[in-house]
Amino acid sequence: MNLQSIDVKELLGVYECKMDAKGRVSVPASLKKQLLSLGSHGFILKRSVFSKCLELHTQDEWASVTNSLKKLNRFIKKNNEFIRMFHAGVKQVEMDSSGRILISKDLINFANLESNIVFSATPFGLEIWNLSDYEKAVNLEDNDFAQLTEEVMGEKNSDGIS
Amino acid sequence: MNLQSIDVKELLGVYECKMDAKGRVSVPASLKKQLLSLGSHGFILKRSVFSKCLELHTQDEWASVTNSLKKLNRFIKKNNEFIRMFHAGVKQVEMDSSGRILISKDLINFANLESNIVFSATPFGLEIWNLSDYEKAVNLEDNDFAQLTEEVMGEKNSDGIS
DNA sequence: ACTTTTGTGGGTATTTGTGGGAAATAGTGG
DNA sequence: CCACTATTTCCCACAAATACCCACAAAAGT
Repeated sequence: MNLQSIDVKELLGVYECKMDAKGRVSVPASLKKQLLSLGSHGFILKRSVFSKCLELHTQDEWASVTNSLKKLNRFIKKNNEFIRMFHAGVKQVEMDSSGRILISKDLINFANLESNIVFSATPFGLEIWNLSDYEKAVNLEDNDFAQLTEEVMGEKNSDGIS
Repeated sequence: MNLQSIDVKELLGVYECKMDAKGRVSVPASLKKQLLSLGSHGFILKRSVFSKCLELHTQDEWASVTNSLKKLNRFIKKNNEFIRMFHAGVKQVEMDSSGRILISKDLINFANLESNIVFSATPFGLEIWNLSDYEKAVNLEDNDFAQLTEEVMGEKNSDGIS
């Protein structure tokens, strides 16, 4: 499987990999190629808002988010709170010479990361999880996925999809 | 992670760091580089309007704020009061030779700063928080982010955007 | 089976963070 | 006005964290 030439619009795939004692995570080759084809060596790593996991964004992606946020009126309290929460734990990261990213202590702590971690690419972005937390989060016994699917994708909510 | 060459238009990143007994805070290296690339060694430190935290502004930034304030009609009482309150606790600060800024007692007191503090850079500016207050401020359990997002980014408030 | 790519670990030089002491300045009381 | 004390500023030194480098193991491709 040679992905060198594949050009992607969106990241795809779930990958297990390891974080070393220094907090370095080597991005799986397939993901790395996808990321690089998205054009950027520098990334934004941040806390996820709703889960104890991290999100990785390309700089372009982030720049476009920032652009719309800048239009908000900063003299409104709620806008301030929103912006602050949205930016919780934001860090700029780059891949090192061997294609690893360094995750800072506070983010490791936030997402409860240990040696075994998971990269999960979705249309919403790339998430980084502790392996066992990820397993729990997608475990059918703990979550009624069928019901969730109905609630999210079912008829009466079809207009709720953005 | 080498940020030496990164040129930023606005500050980005959230960093934990320490304040020593003298009230000195060493600006995290990544932020320091961003600040210097914005061209300025001297800054404006002030109380935040909406939260118990401080704001750090570059001189350019502050000049543009001052500019818009000057457009207010000074013969309206409320404008006078606003301007006075807005300037409460404004201080000029500079980085010392080892890249630290000194925070005055009254500002430490206002923002309830202790040993562990947080720099939070957003498109709205750079905030300085007591670590535990920051965590409360961005904690989902205390804040309904979904509702907040709707209020801030949702249709009906789109006219609140400047 | 051999070559190439990918993943992992660790050592070292450099940068960064932190603390504390001396010098300078400001504040206070006689 | 002067001596004395307290505070702030400046400077240096050490400790800790990080970036950079290289080397090898493991896996994948040929």
